[in-house]
Amino acid sequence: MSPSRRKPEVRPLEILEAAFHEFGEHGLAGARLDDIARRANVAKGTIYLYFPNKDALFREMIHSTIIESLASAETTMASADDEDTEALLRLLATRWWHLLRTPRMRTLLRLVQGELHRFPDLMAFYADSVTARGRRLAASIVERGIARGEFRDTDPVIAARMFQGLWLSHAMWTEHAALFGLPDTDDTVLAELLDFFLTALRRPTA
Amino acid sequence: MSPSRRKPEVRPLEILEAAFHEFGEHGLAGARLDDIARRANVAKGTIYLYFPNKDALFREMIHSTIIESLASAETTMASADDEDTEALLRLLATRWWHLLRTPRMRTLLRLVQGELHRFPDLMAFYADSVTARGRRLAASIVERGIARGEFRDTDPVIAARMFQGLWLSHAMWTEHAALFGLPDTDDTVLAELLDFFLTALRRPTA
DNA sequence: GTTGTAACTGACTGGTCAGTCAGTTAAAAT
DNA sequence: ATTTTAACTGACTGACCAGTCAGTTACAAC
Repeated sequence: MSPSRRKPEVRPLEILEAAFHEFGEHGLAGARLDDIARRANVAKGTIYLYFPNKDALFREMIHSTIIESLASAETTMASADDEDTEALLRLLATRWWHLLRTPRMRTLLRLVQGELHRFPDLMAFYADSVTARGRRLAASIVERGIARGEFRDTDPVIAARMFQGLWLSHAMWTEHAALFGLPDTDDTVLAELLDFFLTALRRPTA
Repeated sequence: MSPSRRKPEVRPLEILEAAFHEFGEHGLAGARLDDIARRANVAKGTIYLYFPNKDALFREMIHSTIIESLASAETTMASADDEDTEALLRLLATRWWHLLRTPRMRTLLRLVQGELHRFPDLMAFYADSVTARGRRLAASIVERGIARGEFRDTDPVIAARMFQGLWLSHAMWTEHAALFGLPDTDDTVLAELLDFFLTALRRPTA
């Protein structure tokens, strides 16, 4: 095929996008560069103009996907500074729920779990920029609720971790909802999560 | 090397054990049969006396690991039928916590997450025999607590799911405890989990 | 002992795939 | 128009590895 009229520097992005699909489907070792190339409408050699080898491509793909998901989280999470902290938490929780169940996020999570233990620096980057950041945000809201007397007096960071664990695990399960005994509609799951989490957080009925 | 004096039918087990290590470390596509053979002190050909191909070996390995973990769960969970349901739950939770953080369980969980989506029948088997079974057990305890008036009146199955999500996610995180901002000792994490979960479950202070 | 046989070996094969590079082409520079 | 540049191509290579099989060895049967 004749070289497609080159677009300036979108090439690497197209390749990364294709890499995301193939690595996401088959894992690092299972994915083939020929398939990535084909999906990106590019010859295999072109990949090597932008990435030194398969591992590096994988790394860059993960890295950029994390960056991207951070950006999308940032725009999604822009908080309406409501009066009611519970409402604020519900808002955050709902948006997080939808974000986590994005195909993109699902794939990222699977790769983080399944492949990232061989890339400790990437794991650290993920833990720091995604998990820790999210936890801080959640903790700050919990803290606000405590300060205003809406929530029970607990460690906000611990509560935030519980929140993440609950949301994360259930989001993973929704991919096989029937198998794992989840309700039919994902909104019901969210409602259950919120109900449970808020019960743990609210002050005992005085 | 001369053929090691053959033991009767432990061979497949040795091979499965070696397969567990290699697949656990490198994934299905990344693991090499030569390495599995070497680890099992066996020539590569021997593997093919017991398993038709790599995929089948992987399947069998997963299958037998699930079976094995069920057995170990069963012996571990044999419930002391305490008076106090909370104590019973604490006992179950503690044992579950230790079980989940076993290297063997960790690896199994990673493989389930990372590779099993291409083996739907195995995923179903896992979901059914491990997840669902555990959930039923937890739910039955919660139900007992509700019946005896110790716990708040909630759906026991939902509570059991929350329990699993909490324990599972935190167990995964403990593998990189520092990265994910967990306390230094895993026992502290367990205490936090129990504290949070039981707070959600106990009746509001009357 | 001798024979039978099933477990086991490991060199070999054929296919696959990461990575290379000499050549081609679109577009910018002059 | 012509030259220069750099993006791009895809056939090729060499390594690697799943799977094979002719031959070997430990043990059992007699």
